[in-house]
Amino acid sequence: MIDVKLICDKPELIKEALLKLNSTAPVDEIVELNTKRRELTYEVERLKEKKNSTSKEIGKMKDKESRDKLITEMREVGDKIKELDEEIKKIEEDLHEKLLWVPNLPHESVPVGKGEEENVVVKTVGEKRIFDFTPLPHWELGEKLDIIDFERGVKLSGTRFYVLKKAGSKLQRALINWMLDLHIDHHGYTEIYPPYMVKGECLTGTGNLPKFGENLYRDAEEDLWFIPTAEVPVTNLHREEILEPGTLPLNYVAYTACFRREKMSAGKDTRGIKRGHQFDKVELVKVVEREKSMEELEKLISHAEDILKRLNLPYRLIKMCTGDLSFTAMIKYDLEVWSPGCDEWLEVSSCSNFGDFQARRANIRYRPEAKGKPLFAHTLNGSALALPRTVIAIMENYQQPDGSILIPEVLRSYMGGMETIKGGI
RNA sequence: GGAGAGAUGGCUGAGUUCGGUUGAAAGCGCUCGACUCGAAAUCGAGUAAGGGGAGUAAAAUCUCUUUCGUGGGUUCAAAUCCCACUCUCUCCGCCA
Repeated sequence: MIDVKLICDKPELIKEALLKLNSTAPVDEIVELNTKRRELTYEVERLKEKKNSTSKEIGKMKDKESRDKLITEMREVGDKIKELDEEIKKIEEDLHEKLLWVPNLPHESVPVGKGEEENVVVKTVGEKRIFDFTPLPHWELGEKLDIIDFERGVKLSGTRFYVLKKAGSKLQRALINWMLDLHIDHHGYTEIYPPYMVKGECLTGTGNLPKFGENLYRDAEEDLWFIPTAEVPVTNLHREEILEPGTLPLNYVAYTACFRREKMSAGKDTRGIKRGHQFDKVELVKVVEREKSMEELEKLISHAEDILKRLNLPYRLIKMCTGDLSFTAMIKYDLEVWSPGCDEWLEVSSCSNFGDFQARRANIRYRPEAKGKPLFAHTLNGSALALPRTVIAIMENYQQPDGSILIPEVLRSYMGGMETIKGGI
């Protein structure tokens, strides 16, 4: 959510920015509603002031006649207040609803562009491996080695589900533990194990609702939703809180399963384990002071990159242009790992600075100094990394001519010393 | 799931019988001052928060409003009365 005051102060500037985002948010209506809101608030507060002070006087009065007269008078004032309060409430709800649909404004450094094609490749790190045989896609490797079972996944749960087994599941488990340990021990993050189901207000807080409800799974009877990413519960840890001086920055790392309907990507990436309805992810979340968020973003990206570097996988860093920016992000970078079997770059991480967009929705504030006025914090997050795609990258990049897969050195101790994944293990 | 108890400021905890002088006793904590070479102890003063508006370069400051779990109701007036809900605790049942 962006600041109403900002919208009302500089509506033209906002409109211009929204144009770059291909957004049609109703700026004029918002300005109008807010003006009305302020007028009515002023009016009703004058009336309340009168009623409050008069009521106190009534309590002290002895003369019945003038007392009754005032009571009658205040009864009318009370009715008027009720009427105005209702009107204000309606306006506020309307205004709030409209604001929830306004996307975040892009940071000044974000390149202007219409869509994906205009994203900027910031850098490419590592060399693509030269194969002296044709590298296989992970779905073929996985079936040959009997470490991914697609058929039975579909039998259990339908399309976009699969079963990992043997060294396949062990590899994923090793990655999770290794990544968590790395972030905790070397990057200074605090581990969180959050609920996988949250209330709707959490999703509104992070910006997944109301706009992206169709991409989420939910309980049929209660207001409980499956998380599409750990970002949701972890960012919401501090919803409705005012953080005391000295608490920030907060650096969290969380491993969770993630659940997505993939309605917006229907028909896309149906092969392999690239895009499932359920997948695992290790996620980094930061809550920081507002002046610090851009430098924290750099750190965040470097922490995600560190995983790829240590796994020795070729990757590239992409800066998203305005047309490809997500609804909530002020600035966003993707990390893409090279996958020789699929023959494409796979997005394994998305690192965003949300500015105070989420903090406003979730009401996450901090006190810059003792007794100071609370300010909205800045929130950031990035995957580090998404598991299935990292598994894909390892399988495809480390495959051998005989179809076996070499295990990256950093993971071996997490796999009981295993060095190669061969059939039958 | 059944029965009962509870939810008040940074914390502990009164107030709810009989609605007004209670934005809230008392204590703890914290801040400032006195005493002291300094500290402790003691004494004195101050100390809830959110939002809006005025003001300022920014503060200071002034002012209105809301808040005693949440939402509604009664009333001129609600921490206090009524209704619904949420959460916490205890006991029973069930369970990984």
